[in-house]
Amino acid sequence: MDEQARIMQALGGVSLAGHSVQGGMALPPPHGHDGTDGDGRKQDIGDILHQIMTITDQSLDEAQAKKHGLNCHRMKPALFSVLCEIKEKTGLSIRGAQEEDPPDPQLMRLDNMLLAEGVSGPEKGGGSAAAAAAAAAAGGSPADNSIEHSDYRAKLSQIRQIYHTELEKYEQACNEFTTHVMNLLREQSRTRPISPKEIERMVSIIHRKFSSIQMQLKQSTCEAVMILRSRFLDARRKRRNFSKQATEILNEYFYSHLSNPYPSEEAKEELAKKCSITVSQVSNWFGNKRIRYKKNIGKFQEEANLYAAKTAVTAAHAVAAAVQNSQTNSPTTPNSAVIPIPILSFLPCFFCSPFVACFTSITSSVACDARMSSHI
DNA sequence: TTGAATGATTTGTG
DNA sequence: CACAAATCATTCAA
Repeated sequence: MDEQARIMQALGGVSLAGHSVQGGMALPPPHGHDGTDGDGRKQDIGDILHQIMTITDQSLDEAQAKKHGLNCHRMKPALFSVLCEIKEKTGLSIRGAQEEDPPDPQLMRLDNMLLAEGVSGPEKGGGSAAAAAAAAAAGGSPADNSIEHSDYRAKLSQIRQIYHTELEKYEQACNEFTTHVMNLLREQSRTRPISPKEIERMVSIIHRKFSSIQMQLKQSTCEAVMILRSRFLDARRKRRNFSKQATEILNEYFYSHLSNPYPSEEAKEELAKKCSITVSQVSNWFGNKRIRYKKNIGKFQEEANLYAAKTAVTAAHAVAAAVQNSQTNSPTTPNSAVIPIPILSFLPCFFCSPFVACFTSITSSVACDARMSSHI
């Protein structure tokens, strides 16, 4: 009886005095009691809420004093251990729910791409390998390549710089925030039960939040690189005239092999190397040149003579050098004249072949005849 | 702005 | 597959 009353009092805070208990059967409490209890609780909650709401109005000293008072309360250790126990029981379920998730495949993809593009990895001297390959395939003169290449590289390094600055900023902010939260939790752990594991959990939550921000950064960096690359590739698609030197080399070959202007695969490779263009560009050039030459030989007459003369001069120089050489070796040999090499001394079989019949313009026929006769 | 020049692409053929 | 021929697309000088 006494025990029950004590418990009831402790729970409800209401005295049982005046209640009659008969034959072990408790009579239902009068209606008025319920209402009185409810009002009391509401009053208590209201008080607590009021205290919470006005807590910010308190001065720091006042709050510190209250905290100190709480810490020094004689019941504090006992209450603290009870709270720890309760927390331990409820904490398990929370901990069970929190699992280490595997690395995000999307994040891995982004990381890989940034690494491949040379954004996240170590600084590469020549920019990304992709850029170098694209530049190599772009054709044109080496100077043009280097201009495009350096442009791409400059833009990429800009992106790289922004990426790293932002990443560092986020990391710093994350660390600062984590430290701040950890300190706060450690401080609070003196007045309320916070296990180190919970702090760890909180840290990992913060890290997850920040890594999601980092992912956004990585994503936008990837987008920027993609845009840059697409622009670069578009620029590559634009036609660029070959350099004067390259055209010179190709024309020299063409006119000195006018009888059979079909360079072998090896010759094409050689020319491509000399001109800093691709083999297929060499093929294109010869394809275009052959058809355009055949269509209008008259128009190319001047050019043909020019390159033939050039070839002749080169050959003459070679001969002169040889002669000079032989003279050095045998000074008694008389100084022979430079052997004259007739212009267009080759047989232009290619445009005299059957298919040239399709181009029976008088001009070309005359030109062909003239050439043939000059050869004869 | 225009037209020639020119590199690239497409289509057809042997 | 290499090539011819036609055509497209871009560059460049006047």
